[in-house]
Amino acid sequence: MRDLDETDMKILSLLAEDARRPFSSIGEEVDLSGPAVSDRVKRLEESDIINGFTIDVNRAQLRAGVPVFIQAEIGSESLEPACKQARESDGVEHVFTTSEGDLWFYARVEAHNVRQWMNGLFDEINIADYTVTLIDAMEWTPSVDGAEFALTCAECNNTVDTEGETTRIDGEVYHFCCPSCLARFEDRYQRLEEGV
Amino acid sequence: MRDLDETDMKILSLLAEDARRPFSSIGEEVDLSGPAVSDRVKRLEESDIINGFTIDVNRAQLRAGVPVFIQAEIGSESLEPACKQARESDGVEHVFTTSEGDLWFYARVEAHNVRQWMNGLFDEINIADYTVTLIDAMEWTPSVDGAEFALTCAECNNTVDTEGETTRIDGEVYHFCCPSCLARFEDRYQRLEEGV
DNA sequence: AATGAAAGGATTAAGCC
DNA sequence: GGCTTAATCCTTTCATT
Repeated sequence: MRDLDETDMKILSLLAEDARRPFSSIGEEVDLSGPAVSDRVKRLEESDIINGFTIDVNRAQLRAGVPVFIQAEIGSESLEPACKQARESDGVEHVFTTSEGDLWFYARVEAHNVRQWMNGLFDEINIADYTVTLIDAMEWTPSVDGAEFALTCAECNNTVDTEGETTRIDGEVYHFCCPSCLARFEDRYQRLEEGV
Repeated sequence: MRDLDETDMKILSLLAEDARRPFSSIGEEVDLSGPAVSDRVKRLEESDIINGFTIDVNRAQLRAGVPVFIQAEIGSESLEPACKQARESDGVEHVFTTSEGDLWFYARVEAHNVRQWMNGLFDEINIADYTVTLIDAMEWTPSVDGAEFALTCAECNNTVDTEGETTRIDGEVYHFCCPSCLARFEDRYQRLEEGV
């Protein structure tokens, strides 16, 4: 795959500002034709760089329960399923996994009893302990600073440039800076699979 | 202003799933014509319920520094400016204010020294203490559960229905369940202004 | 990646309840 | 006020170079 160039960054920024902006109008800003922008956007979607087009909803004006931030300690074998469950649950908006293997998330709870809600949420998952913090305000900044964007190698974290490689493994897209990193990653991945 | 009805909720959900979906196609799902959907979306934008159309970018694949979650204790008089500063800073993506007056945020730090980065970020603001947690993965679910949506009164937090009022004060849109709440809010607001 | 033709969507205006 | 339909204009898509 091609590296993300300046033009791609600019397109990402413009779409982040207004996702419904016509491709032809974006094209005028980046000196490209409408179809050319369309092609690039399609590529960005296929590379899983654009996850999707969405709206920024002012949730503060909408009743959606009590906003809470939950920090849960979870056994490492349950982290993955717990994460999935949180993600798919209504009201959960942001899910973080810390490097220590804890699961943190922001949610809006309609139940009157958070403990009850948590029990229902993580039905068959064992949670050692968790803390609940009430949130007063929450803001999300979709703004995209073009300069901060570049692809990173899934193996070594270096910047991926024109020489890079892209592969899809189990439906997920990964980028690599060089064939060695790709090979190493595939190796690790396979061993992981076999281990399971 | 009209209450947000079931149809508006459905439109919000559909746009959250795909903000570029044609209005006419949305119209088919909610049994409305294209122009009618367009009108409703325009109203949702004018009421500041839709902040904007944007993209969900897979930041994990883009180099944007080390993902961290920072929990900072801040004196109550500095909370507002600190919040603003965080929000406007590059790399800061989610900002939470806890009910205890702490400032929490998720950011991607490019600097090699987080402490240095923090000092630069909050230049003239006094921060009592903060903790930094490394984040492995972060996911955001823009999905909107229609059922959980309703306007809330800015004064009493009750649901705003058809009888509600909407006003713009200093460029911000506020919704109220009744004229009394509007009056009370305006009163409080004015006293606040005069106090400053 | 540009072009041009064809298909499809957005917006406007007129009219209805 | 909010809806629909029809006309117009604009945008996207696709085939071609």
